[in-house]
Amino acid sequence: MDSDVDRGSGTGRSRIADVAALAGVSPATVSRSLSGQGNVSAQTRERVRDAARRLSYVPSPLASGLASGRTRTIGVVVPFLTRWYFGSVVSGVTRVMEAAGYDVLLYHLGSAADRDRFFARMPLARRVDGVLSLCMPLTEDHTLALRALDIPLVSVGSRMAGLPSVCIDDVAAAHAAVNHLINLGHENIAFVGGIPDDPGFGFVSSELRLRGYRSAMGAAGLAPPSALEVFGRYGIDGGATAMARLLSGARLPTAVFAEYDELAFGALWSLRRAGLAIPQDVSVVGLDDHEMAEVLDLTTVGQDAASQGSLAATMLLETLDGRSDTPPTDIVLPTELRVRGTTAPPRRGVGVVPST
Amino acid sequence: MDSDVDRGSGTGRSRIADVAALAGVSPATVSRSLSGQGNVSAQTRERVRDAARRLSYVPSPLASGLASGRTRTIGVVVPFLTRWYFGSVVSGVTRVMEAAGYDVLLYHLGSAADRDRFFARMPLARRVDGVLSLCMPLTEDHTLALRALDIPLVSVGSRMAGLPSVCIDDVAAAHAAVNHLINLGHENIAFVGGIPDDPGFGFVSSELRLRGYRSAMGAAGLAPPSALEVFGRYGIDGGATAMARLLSGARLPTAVFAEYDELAFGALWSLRRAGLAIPQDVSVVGLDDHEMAEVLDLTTVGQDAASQGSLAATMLLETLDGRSDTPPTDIVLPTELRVRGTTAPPRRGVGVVPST
DNA sequence: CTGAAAGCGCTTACAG
DNA sequence: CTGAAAGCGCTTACAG
Repeated sequence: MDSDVDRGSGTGRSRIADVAALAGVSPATVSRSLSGQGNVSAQTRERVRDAARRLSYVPSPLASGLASGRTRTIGVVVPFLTRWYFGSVVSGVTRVMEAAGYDVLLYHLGSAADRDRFFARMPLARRVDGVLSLCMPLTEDHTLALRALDIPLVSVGSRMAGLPSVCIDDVAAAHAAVNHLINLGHENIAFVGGIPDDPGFGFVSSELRLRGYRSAMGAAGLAPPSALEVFGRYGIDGGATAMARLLSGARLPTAVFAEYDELAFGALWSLRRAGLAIPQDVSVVGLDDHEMAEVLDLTTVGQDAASQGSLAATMLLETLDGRSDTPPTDIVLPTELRVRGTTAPPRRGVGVVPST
Repeated sequence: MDSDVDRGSGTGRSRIADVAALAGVSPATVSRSLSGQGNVSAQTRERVRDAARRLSYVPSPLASGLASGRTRTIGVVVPFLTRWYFGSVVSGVTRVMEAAGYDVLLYHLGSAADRDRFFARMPLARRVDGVLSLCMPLTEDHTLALRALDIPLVSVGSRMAGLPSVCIDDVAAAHAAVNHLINLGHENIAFVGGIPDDPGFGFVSSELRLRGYRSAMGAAGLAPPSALEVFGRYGIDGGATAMARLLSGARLPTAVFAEYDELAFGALWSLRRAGLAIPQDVSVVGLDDHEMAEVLDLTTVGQDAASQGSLAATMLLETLDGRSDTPPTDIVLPTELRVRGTTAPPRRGVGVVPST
């Protein structure tokens, strides 16, 4: 903290008039000196800054936002906070925003009910300069409402019509995962996906990854019976549940592609509980390269979530600062297959019979 | 979204005067009708609400905050976002705050530099009605600066002098973990802890858990050589690194207590890479009951992080709404040992010799 | 129950 | 380069 002034008198309790008085100038000059906007003689500025420091003056963000029309705050809307992807993205976002002196308002809408309440109240209106929407499953009405805010919007993790975005190519990532299995010689490949608790709260990326799975299978001439597409709730337990369903089926697949790593973790768990050997009995591949993937030796297709967050934040800032000469773009970040220990060629001969 | 009015004209673009005009009342009456404060005839109120709905009027949070002195916003300060504990706490916090109609400002200060910049700028001043500090490693000056804000403060995850808090008893939790190992017959028990990248950015809970380890060992007459206390960075990789150090030591412990689960995950990884069997060669116990703990079959001492968040949020709200008849308290949530597959009695006879 | 007025604490044309 | 003044959009005593 600062040296020896204003101890105990309270940070942020003095107003611009106090600083003006102490520095012997007008409030207008204080404002200009502190913001760096407008011409102020170097000498005056120093005097003002000194006074401000003495009084631990911090301009009221509310007042300056109201007067200037810029809040220097952005809103981030997320469906989850405890999933790896979202935590990492938000982490990347805050890092960039804090460095730029922006505050971030976090809206955590984990269900359709939360989301609808949010849109009814619209706490974003006149409160933020821009919005980052992380994979939020939005209806057309929601999107319209967001647009009606008339402030810059960036979508991360999924594309939204007419909006700049930063994401990965989900279809291609799924292809990479499934092709890896196909190249190893697998034919009987299952898909483990996440489904929402609420109808209408499903992620676009889930759809795309499912589509990628199907098309990779199709391209290899392996039309999967739909019994091989199983779903569980988002999160680790959902992967376990979905895998359990597969284990209770007539014929166990030799390989599994989980839409994202946390589902794969759950799947691994179910497989181990069932006494199956990985990858000998069943291969498993995920998507994310979650920090636990290496610990569990999971083969996966990696994406860089934190970079998605910081890139999206940077795009938003550029638009806000008006230094965006480039038109809104869609940035597609690369993904990369990381082969680890949970995938191997299928066993020759007879298929495995589930032990449960 | 709402029915059929104001499509396209933009949410939040109308001001209180517009609503007043449409309803044929004064702005003051609009304010009273919408806020529910002050006496307004039921009839008038309905008319105003109708007008507001038609115009999709949402009061400017900045203006009303400035005028009323209440921002209906709280600040949450966290050192990490991608660690299980913090994600879970923040999740609990947002759930409560959103239900109460409060917004949450997220400050993610992952390093001493971030933290110092934050305190220099003090973006919290006049911007929030209250603050939740999650385990932030704060110096006395920081604490004073926070106090100088003169708004309600709640600490979660660690106690701060004179502040209400909600946490667990870290010493007791560590005792439970270590005593479990001792009761199994272990004597040669190591401690795996996390250390900060920056000096002065270490967590209080880490200290307490280390203290708990030492006192449990001491109480059992097992004074551990300090070579058995090893540290790595926060996170999974840090646990792996710390465990590797143990593996390169002269004598391998028969059991390991990791200060929290993510470190334990890393430790498990190192052990497996070294070809050691768990729990036969080495037992491992963590602290948290992280959602991955079950997947990895990790014995651990569980805590409920989300509840810590929602409880702290509730405490803060009660203070803010002035309905706190109870003086500031320290809530201590229970922890519970969950015995799973990574702990067992030590092997009889000769100690294991590391294979690396 | 309702309105006119002052005020919250800034910023920014507008003059000079 | 600097200041006086208006205004941002609300809320809340104060009257009536």
